[in-house]
Amino acid sequence: MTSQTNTYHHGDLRAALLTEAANMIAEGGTASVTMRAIGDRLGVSRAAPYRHFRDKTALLVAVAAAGFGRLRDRLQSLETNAPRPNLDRLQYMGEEYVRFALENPAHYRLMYGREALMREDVPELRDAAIALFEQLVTAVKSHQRNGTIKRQDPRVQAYVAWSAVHGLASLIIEGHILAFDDVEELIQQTTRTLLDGMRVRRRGQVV
Amino acid sequence: MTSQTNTYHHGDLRAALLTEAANMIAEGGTASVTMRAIGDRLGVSRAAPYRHFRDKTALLVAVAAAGFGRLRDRLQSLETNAPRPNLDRLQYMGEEYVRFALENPAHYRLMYGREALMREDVPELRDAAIALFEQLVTAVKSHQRNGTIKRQDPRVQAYVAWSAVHGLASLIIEGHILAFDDVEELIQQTTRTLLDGMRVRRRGQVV
DNA sequence: AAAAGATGTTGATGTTGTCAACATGTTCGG
DNA sequence: CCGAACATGTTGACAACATCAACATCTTTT
Repeated sequence: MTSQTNTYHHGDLRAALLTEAANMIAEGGTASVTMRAIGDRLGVSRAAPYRHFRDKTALLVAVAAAGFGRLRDRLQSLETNAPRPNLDRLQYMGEEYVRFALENPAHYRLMYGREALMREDVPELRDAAIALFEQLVTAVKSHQRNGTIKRQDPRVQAYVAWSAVHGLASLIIEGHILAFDDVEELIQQTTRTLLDGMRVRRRGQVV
Repeated sequence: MTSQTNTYHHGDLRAALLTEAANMIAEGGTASVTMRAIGDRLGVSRAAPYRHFRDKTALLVAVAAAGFGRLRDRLQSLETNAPRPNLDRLQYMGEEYVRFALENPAHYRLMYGREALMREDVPELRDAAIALFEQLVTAVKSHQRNGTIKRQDPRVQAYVAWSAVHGLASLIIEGHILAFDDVEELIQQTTRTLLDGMRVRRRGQVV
């Protein structure tokens, strides 16, 4: 019973901190996460988390990184299950990306709100974001092989696509998109416009 | 001399607070702005700002709103001076938008980092952002009249364009774009791809 | 079983935003 | 021209917060 019923003092405080912090973020935003509050909710003192994370920032970084992981898994399962024809895979990925953000606004904000999370000594976040990006690059290359999009530097195209979906998600979450009950339509317009721009033109001009 | 040499106690503390806060943000990020620090820099006590702003958030909201104003002015002067043919105006606007963000990263972050600025009672920020958006809508309509882009709901197209440039700016600022010394190329690729997606196809398919 | 290490607690400290009470400069009605 | 009303700024105090040091307790190792 080294790792199973490890009812040491608390059980597995580290894991509990991660999930509870995520819960609090979803309920009351990142600002509602204080060492005292999270300690109370877990029946633990305010200083207990310091045995598992260097400081509060390190805890939030870990939560944000886990968010990137969850997003990546979700997009991955999309690839695996392939509920749509291969041709539109990239567009469907983009749509799903935005949906994830809208379902977890506070968490998504934390993932990209780097200011409070600036910590070069904790590469966890950066690594998780890179993993997500590499997944996107793979999808772009796949489309290039299909001949559906231009054959440019796949990383550049991936950055462009990432920019579009991240920008849309961010604008919606921050409340800048007004007077649109049909957000779904906006999502599709964005991903379609993006893909149209990346698509191979019928008359030359491969750029 | 009611509003000119108004050397009351400080002069014009309200304006001084706005510019000094912006300076501090540029120098050390928004986190470096504390009531005590800004008071010290202006030779004023820590509570003095409360005579001009309800609280710290209100001050930051005003600074953020001013940022939207500056950005709008910058894009506006671009329209006025028209250094490029009419056809590419929208693309040039997009490029300039991203450049502004890269030149003022901390300020740009504050403008869109709504979480700390959630204040429904201060519509200043929202209004400033809307003014910027309306400017973009105008440019889109102009392009539609030229026949260079599809005739869809101009607001939808404006949102799509805004998403692309905001997303790119955000990703670069937050350090997610790696291994690209030539950021300028990425900016142009993004805006071009976007416009290509919005452009009228030569062979039917107006969607 | 004793030592060593891991994990959690409590008290204290420095920083912060904010408020209340007070002080001072400005304007304006008489 | 004087004092009331107001605008503006200061100081002291307070609560919340992140964090640390000293201590306590539980687990593992030898």
